[in-house]
Amino acid sequence: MYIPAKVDYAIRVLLTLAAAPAGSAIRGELLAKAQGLPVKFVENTLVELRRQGIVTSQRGSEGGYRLARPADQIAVADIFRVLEGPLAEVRGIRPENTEYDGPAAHLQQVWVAVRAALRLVLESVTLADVLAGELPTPVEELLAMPDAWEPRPIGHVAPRR
Amino acid sequence: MYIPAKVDYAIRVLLTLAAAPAGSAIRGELLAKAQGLPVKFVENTLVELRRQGIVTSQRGSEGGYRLARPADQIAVADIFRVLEGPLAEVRGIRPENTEYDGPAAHLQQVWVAVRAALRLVLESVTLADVLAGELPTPVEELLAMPDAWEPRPIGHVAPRR
DNA sequence: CACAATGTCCATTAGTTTTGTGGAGTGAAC
DNA sequence: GTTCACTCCACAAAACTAATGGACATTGTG
Repeated sequence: MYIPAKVDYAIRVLLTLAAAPAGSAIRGELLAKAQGLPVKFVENTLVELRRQGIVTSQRGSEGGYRLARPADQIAVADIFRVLEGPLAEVRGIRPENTEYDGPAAHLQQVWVAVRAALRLVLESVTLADVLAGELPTPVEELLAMPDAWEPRPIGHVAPRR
Repeated sequence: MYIPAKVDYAIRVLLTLAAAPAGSAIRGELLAKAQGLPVKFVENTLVELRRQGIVTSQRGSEGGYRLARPADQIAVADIFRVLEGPLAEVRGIRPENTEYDGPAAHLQQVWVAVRAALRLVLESVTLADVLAGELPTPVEELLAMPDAWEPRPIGHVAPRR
């Protein structure tokens, strides 16, 4: 479950936009530098975000990027989907399209549950939530789980009752 | 959030082992063919699973593989961790080690929540659960969520109140 | 003890993805 | 018409994915 640089960078840039005075355009170079990111890489991603309707752009002096919608109307999942495609894929196949035989027959349920778990977090958290540092209650409950902030040891194999 | 072939294949092979009569060794070739998987690829993965203590092996005639522990003592998360490393990583960094400044300061919470959500599913579901098709209650609740089995449209951007 | 069956290990490979960089072109504003 | 900033296209090194192939080691049997 690897979250690529492209998505991480995009979210940080969009948060920077969300924190800017409403209606002001910000240059790509400034957005990248504000978060210490590679300028050209971020600019390429911004073009993608524009084509996907997440931001709008304006050329020339006074140009730059703006959020296409208010920050509380853009979920983290939206950014994942426009840049990476489906939230969960198994060998490039969406969970509901996987097929298994014999002892693995019910494996599909696990993948669908994984996707549902990702949706629970990523669809409910908006840019405005992250900016404010106040996540929706179900997500806060996940953060309150025992050891949520602790890594499992390398090669950890959970003990069971 | 891509689940690679290696993990998918490994789980299917381990489920095949879990379904076999207790104590019987099964050849790698047979395990692969039972699920229609590339034989050599699966055999390589089995060596990895052996080194990581998930299965045991026996050479020679009458040789093959066995689960190292009962199927209800092996969680899906265990297989992820030994083959893929940490459940969630951001640009190769574990969620608790990410650092963000300014408007992105609270982004770390989102990644920790994503990991917690994955743990909720993957650490609680064992091979025995999948074999029986009976998942733990919290996971079943995820599956009962509205549209859990429905894909979001391509480029879907969730509408919000 | 030879031999066949089976796991172990190492090397290689084609294709794709990731994470970038560089530069010419295009549109808008003053 | 010049400047500024976005846009588009090309390129590329490195890593990863999903395999394949073959030599070697070990075990059990005749």
